[in-house]
Amino acid sequence: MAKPTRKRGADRRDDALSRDRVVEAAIALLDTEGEHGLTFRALAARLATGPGAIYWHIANKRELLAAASDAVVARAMAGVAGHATPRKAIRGIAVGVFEAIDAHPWVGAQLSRGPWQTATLQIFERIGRQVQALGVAPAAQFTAASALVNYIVGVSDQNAANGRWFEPAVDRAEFLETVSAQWKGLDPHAYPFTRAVATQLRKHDDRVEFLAGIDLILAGIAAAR
Amino acid sequence: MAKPTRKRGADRRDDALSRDRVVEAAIALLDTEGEHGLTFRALAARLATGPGAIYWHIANKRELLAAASDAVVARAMAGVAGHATPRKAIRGIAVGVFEAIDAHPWVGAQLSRGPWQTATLQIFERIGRQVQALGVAPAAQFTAASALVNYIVGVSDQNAANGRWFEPAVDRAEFLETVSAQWKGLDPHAYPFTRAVATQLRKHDDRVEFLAGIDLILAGIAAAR
DNA sequence: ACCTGAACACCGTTCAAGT
DNA sequence: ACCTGAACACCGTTCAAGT
Repeated sequence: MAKPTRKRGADRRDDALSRDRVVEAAIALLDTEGEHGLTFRALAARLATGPGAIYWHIANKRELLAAASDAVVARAMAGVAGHATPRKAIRGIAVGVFEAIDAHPWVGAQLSRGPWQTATLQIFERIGRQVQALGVAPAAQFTAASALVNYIVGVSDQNAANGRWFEPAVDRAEFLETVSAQWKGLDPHAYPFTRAVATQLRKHDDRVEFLAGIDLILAGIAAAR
Repeated sequence: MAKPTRKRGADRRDDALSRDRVVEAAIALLDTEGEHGLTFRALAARLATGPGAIYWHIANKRELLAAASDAVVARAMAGVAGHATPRKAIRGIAVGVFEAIDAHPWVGAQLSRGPWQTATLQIFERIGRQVQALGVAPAAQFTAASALVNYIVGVSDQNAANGRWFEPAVDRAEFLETVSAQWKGLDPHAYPFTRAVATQLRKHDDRVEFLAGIDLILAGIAAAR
């Protein structure tokens, strides 16, 4: 019997380090301890090794954060169901990103900052295909996809970041009340508009509001055709 | 003759510290050294004092970054000229933000991350007033202003962040060529859309592209009326 | 090839002591 | 009231030494 062909590292101990294991451990740490909880020392402790070992698998912290975000987004995109129309597909992708960032707030911070990494490009690609399916002229496709992606990522991050301000115990209604009160406390002379919308904000459903913005941009895309 | 009424600190030495001087020094440091160049030690050296002195005027680094961004945005907003129509005014505000972030790339990072601070609220307020002037129904004003602000800040930050990747000497055309080549190097099976738009990207004027996105959202707002 | 962990060169922030 | 600067409790990253 011939020896089985072995791939690189195929005979490694199960507890050996690998880029994937490092990234998964980073995600777990980020999820439980928050963004400032990810340190090479804490990560090394979790992996039962020294901080230096991690650098054999990942170049630096920036790459680690990018890889962690990329993995979370890939999972979220894989979980998005197929849809009958491009319009519904775009809404589905948008909700998928929104929920992924809500569940992993640190991803929002990672995606909202330029330059676009692979994580954001995944979203851009998925949205872009639906923009094509919508029949948008090639010269206008970049603009349309860019508007959608910036809106999706921006609002999702803002939603997740606001959530981070409060303990999980505080419910949504109380939170909106607080932001609303905060905005209404702004200088009336300098912030008349913001104060005015603060009133509506109180009885506003994030998800409904989020999708209304998607529809607004879709209407703009349709109008251009 | 009665003593003149004095405001708090009115008789201070000219070289005394103040919140404003700290913030201005931080802006200068951020502009010349970049985001990682702002440290309390470097800032203290620039102000000819010790790092501890700064904490008398500002609570912590986050507040310092927020105050610095707020000052830059305030200046940018003050520089935006009046316009005959709400549509032109919105484009003017958008270009003002774009240029401010291009000149101070660290502001883009600051604004693109939620939760919204006063700097972003300034932009939201200015945009919102024009959305009102456009005749948008009150219930739809938040959505419209939010879509515009997220797009403006997102694209401006991305533009500035891309610029930071290269030395100033590398010109725009060469840069776009590089990004275009990078995107075209992506896996054809996984990134057909991104690769397709990479071609257009090469001969694309950032500012024109940016304003096309604003117009797209404005068209969506108009369609909803 | 991959792992170890001490060491280097930093950070933000605090605080007793000064003026 | 405001400033000083040493000290504390960390960081990311490197690298000689191991297996």
